[in-house]
Amino acid sequence: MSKELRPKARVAKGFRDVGPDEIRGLRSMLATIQQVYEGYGFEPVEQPFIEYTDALGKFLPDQERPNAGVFSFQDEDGQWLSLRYDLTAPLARYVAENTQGQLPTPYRSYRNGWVFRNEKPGPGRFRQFMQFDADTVGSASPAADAEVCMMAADTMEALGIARGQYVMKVNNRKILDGLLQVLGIEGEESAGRKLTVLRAMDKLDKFGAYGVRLLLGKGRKDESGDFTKGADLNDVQIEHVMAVLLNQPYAQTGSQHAVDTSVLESNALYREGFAELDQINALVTAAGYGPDRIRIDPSIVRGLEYYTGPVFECELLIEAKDEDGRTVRFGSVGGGGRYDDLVARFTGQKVPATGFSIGVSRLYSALKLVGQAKEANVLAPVVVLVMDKERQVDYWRMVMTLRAAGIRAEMYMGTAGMKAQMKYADKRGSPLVIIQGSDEKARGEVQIKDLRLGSELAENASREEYASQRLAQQSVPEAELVAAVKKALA
RNA sequence: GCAGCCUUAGCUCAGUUGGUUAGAGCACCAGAUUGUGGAUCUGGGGGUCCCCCGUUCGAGCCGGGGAGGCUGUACCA
Repeated sequence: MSKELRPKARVAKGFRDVGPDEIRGLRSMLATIQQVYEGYGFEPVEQPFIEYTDALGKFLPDQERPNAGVFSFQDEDGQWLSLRYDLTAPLARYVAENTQGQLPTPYRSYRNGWVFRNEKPGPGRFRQFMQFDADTVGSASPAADAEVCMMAADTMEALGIARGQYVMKVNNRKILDGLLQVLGIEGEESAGRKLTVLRAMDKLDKFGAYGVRLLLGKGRKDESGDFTKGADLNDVQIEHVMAVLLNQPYAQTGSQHAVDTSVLESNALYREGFAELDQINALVTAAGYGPDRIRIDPSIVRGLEYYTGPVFECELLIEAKDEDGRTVRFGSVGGGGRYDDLVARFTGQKVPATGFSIGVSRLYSALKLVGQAKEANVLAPVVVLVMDKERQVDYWRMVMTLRAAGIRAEMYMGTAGMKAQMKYADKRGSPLVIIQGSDEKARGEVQIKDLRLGSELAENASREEYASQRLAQQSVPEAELVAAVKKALA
């Protein structure tokens, strides 16, 4: 093949390969989460990566951009299929498809898996990432919401995040919807403006109160000079929003315009939202979860599409330095909420549901940066060198003997000489190599070389010393191979 | 999507006012050591200077266009 026609070996943009250390660390992390969820009585389920596009919801492919946001393609019969972009929509489909008594009600489900989003990737943001979800489908009780919050808090602590280093923030979409009613932003014709207001509120932690005010009003120019159009609210409307957002008297918000809050209190949705939060708050407080773990926060907005009631967000409060020494704030590592209409999309029958989703990949990199990731250090295998190619069978047997004793072991599989085999073992991180050339064979012995000890000794020894003396290796009778290896590994 | 910055060896980067054969560190390979990895020394392989077009006797360097990356912002179920 000519050089021009050769494909370039490169991973696709927004995707990445994962190596052994991270895989082992992730497994350990997933096992911890799973243990918490099982303890709460949730049941696992596994679902496909691909669903019919219409089952996933709003992303019906249009002619111009069939892949906006989601990866989609057409099946042979012309049906549109998509890679799932979260685990909630597929679960709703699963429940809707199994309503005829197969599943207990309420149905308590947990699952983890890869999800895909066709978006611009960024640092720590990929187009394929893992989520770990837990949901209670079929219960409208605030206890289900409270339980999800408690479980999320327990999970953080089980993963080694100390109390005070994370917080579960809770809000209620009904409060926000009530606010929008009061502002007179209602109905289909105001849908766009509604989103603009909610998005602006969501940016409190990013831009601060002043930035949010700009976004609620005319708009805001960012540091690159790009202008973001605002919601174009008037001053009174802005004060109402800020009152809800900051949840404190106007005097402290720096406002010039005192506004009557009683209009908010008189809104039914607004009151209902707070009543639900009160119930959740009472439940978690009774269970001993204080505001250091679970806290009401009016700035939490979450996804704009399907949440209907309480919404949650789990935030890490830890700060850490990245590789370049810059301070990193992790922010949200999970979120969720109540989605009472999602199953009804399929069945027409309202099925209340609430759930929580952990961004596994993101949480893992956060844990890694703060040194809490358990990169379960599996010992690299013992390597048996092939000194004499005619005696492969003998080396093969040694390897099998070691494996039978529960020791990770392998025979060198290449064709290179001894020196290269040693290099191979070194690069592998092998603790020991087993050497049996003709000399040892004649004596019925094997050499066990301790690579870790050897590199220690080499620190303060000249090349001649360690090469000639071979301090890090011992010769033992072949029959004592297993015992000697075990001793050397201990 | 919009804006700013960036692109030279596998990696991190130097490269003068435009001037001969484009450099360093790390990594890699080999030898010093015919049966011993990691330190050290010696040697070696590696380049479409992102791509195309233009200016020029001459372009890594100047101009135009394009691609890719980074950062911010928008979107984020």
